[in-house]
Amino acid sequence: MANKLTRECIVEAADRLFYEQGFEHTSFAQIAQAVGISRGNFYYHFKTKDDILDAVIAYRVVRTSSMLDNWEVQGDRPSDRIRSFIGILVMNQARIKRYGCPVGTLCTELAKLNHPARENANELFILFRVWLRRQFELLGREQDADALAMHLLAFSQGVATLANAFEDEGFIDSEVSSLNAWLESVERQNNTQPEVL
Amino acid sequence: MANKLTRECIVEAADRLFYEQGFEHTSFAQIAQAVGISRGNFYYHFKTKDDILDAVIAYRVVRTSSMLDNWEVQGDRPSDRIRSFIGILVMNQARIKRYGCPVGTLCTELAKLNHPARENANELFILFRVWLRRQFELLGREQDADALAMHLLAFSQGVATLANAFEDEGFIDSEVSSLNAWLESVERQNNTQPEVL
DNA sequence: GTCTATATTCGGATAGAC
DNA sequence: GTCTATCCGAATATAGAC
Repeated sequence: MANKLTRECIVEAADRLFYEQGFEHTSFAQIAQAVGISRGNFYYHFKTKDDILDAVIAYRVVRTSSMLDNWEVQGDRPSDRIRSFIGILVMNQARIKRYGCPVGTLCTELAKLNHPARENANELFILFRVWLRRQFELLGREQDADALAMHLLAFSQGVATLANAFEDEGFIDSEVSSLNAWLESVERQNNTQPEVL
Repeated sequence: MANKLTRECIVEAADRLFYEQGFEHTSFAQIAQAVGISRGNFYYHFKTKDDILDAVIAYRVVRTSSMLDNWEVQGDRPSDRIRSFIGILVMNQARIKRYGCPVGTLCTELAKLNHPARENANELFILFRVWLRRQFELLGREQDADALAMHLLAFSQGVATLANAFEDEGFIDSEVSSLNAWLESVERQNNTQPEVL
């Protein structure tokens, strides 16, 4: 029905604008204009701005989950799947350069605002954390799988933050090479002594 | 003179509030209340909100520069100085957990806002980058000093972002250990093959 | 230099016609 | 389900007295 379509359009437009401009900096007028509806119509679909944020986060959770599921199906070995994760830095490098990481920047903003939806947004981080942890477990690193997952997540975040600040795509490429080398060393050193960093 | 003192109080209060709440989310009323002056008085010292932002950034540049100078004087070996940098993650872990990295979160916000002061804020990152690069050069890594500096900077950023999102101080401790081990491996592998990650 | 109004703009939210 | 018109509060900024 048309109802569902409009609602979906609002969520998609808000998703994009929240990413590009930040949540607080994005106004209803901008979202309405992007969708091509009036501001008044807005409140038929969402009561408050926070409701739209909740919908956007839920939307991202669904999309992220399905992306992770796809990686799970497509990658035979856990190391291939982890490489899929690392690959999004390269695939999205132009957008990361301009707007940073969608997950990291949203969580950072909501933390500053002390916003009630903060915990919901963190769920996005947790999706990656749990997924990566399982891959490292399958790789034979049961003891430190969570630490490795957080390590990889942290480094990806930092690369996105600096690529955004310095507007440097080449930096992403070189750090991804470094990350892939690190992953190989984790595989190699499996069941021997833990690698450095 | 009292003039200078009031202005300085405004800058210090704004510095703190911008860090804790973000630039856009912080209002004049809050700053005025923190300083203990009226909103009207405000405009005697600063014409616009952007002027305060400029002043805050300039203030941070001065403080950061002097901090880096101190590390330079206090640390005999370049590795000791780099350890001073890594140490701020531990020293400020409570604040990082609550508010993230002051430099990273400001640059991220101004990038989203596409704010003219963005380049000024990036200067803070550049201060660290250039300083770290010199330390790695002194460590004998002339070839990849800048890459190592960016690598360390990126990882620190990521640790701060995740510590903030997950509100986990213990994570900072464990990643700092990892960072120090990495630094030792950089020293060890000096003039041999480059280390992994 | 600091204050108390006050002007102005903007964004979130509501009411009610169609 | 979508629109126009409007209210309301908040925040930047100004004017002018003290």
